Amino acid sequence: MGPEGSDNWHAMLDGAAAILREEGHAALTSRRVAERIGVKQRLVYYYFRTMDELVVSLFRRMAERELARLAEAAESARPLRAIWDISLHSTDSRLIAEFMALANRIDGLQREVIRFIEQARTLEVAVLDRALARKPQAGRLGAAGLAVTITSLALLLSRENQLGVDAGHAEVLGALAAFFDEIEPVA
Amino acid sequence: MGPEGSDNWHAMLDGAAAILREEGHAALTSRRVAERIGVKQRLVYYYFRTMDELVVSLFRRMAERELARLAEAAESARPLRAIWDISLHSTDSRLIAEFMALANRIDGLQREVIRFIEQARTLEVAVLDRALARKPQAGRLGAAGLAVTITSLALLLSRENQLGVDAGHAEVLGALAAFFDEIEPVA
DNA sequence: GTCTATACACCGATAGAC
DNA sequence: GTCTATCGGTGTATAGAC
Repeated sequence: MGPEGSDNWHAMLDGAAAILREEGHAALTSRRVAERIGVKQRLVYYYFRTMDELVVSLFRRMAERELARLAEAAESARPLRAIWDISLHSTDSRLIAEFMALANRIDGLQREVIRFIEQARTLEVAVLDRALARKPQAGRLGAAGLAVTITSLALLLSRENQLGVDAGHAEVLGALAAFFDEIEPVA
Repeated sequence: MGPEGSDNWHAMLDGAAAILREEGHAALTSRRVAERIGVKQRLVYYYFRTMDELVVSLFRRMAERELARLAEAAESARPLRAIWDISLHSTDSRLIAEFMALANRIDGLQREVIRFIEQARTLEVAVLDRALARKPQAGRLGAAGLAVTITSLALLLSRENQLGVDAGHAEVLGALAAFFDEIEPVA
């Protein structure tokens, strides 16, 4: 329908993201999106066939941006630290929670989520492989296992951090800093 | 209002849990809950003041059951493995996703979630402390950090497993098995 | 405790004018 | 491309009878 990538298209996704973050997806309606960006409700259906489609488009746009950020981080001087920082800080964990819940019932979204996880994982494994080749570790985990572990820690730490829980966090952050110092020396 | 713990009260929470699991919280309405257990909509508001309150009650009941299971596991012959099994299998990750999203906008639920995380964490740290006292580890992490890491892995593995993603999972499971063998020998 | 009936608001989606 | 207007449906929550 409406031109993907146009100003209104982006504005609608921006509005939708803000609503999702601030009020949750029960409030993500065509009327609210329209009101938020100053157009009439009908126009939302000119740019998106259904509200589900809008949600999928929003996730896809976010995923593309996140993957671009990760790819850039992978080329930086200290890729592991850069990827860790992105994983820990870039995406609001409120939004992640909303998308995970929505993925349970929107098929197209579930496919996009799977795609994103796999692409991010592949990228992280590649970075870890290169790092391990330079500085072999005595640990039990290889690149794939480390990628899973680091991702899972980033998700849990940011979610709990937002909730106000921090038991054990300092210890984990300390261990990760030590690990990064070993495998990716600053000097 | 209605008697907490009565048959209808439990039946309503059972129905709500099933709806949440199968269709997501957009479908969690008083009408559907009533229909599912064969009563009229009005009755739901006899047992719960609002739908938000029903959701909070549902989470609290689940959390209490889960904590009881964890406490029992902590007293078993191999508490670490028992807790790991529970963390990985007991709660449907669809439900977790729904509750996390709902916690973003229901204050009472957010408080219950925080309470649950802290209690579970405390219990796990106690178990890990005892295990580490018997079999000190050379690793970087103490009991608190290990509890965070193990919890985060259980959450991510079960969620991705449900999505159909398994990159790196086998490696993590292998490393955990080795860790359990060391710190909590079978023989 | 359980019901019928209902007030009132909001939703997704579409018809069709300009 | 953007609008007015509207249909049909569903939601929360309450009034009040039995």
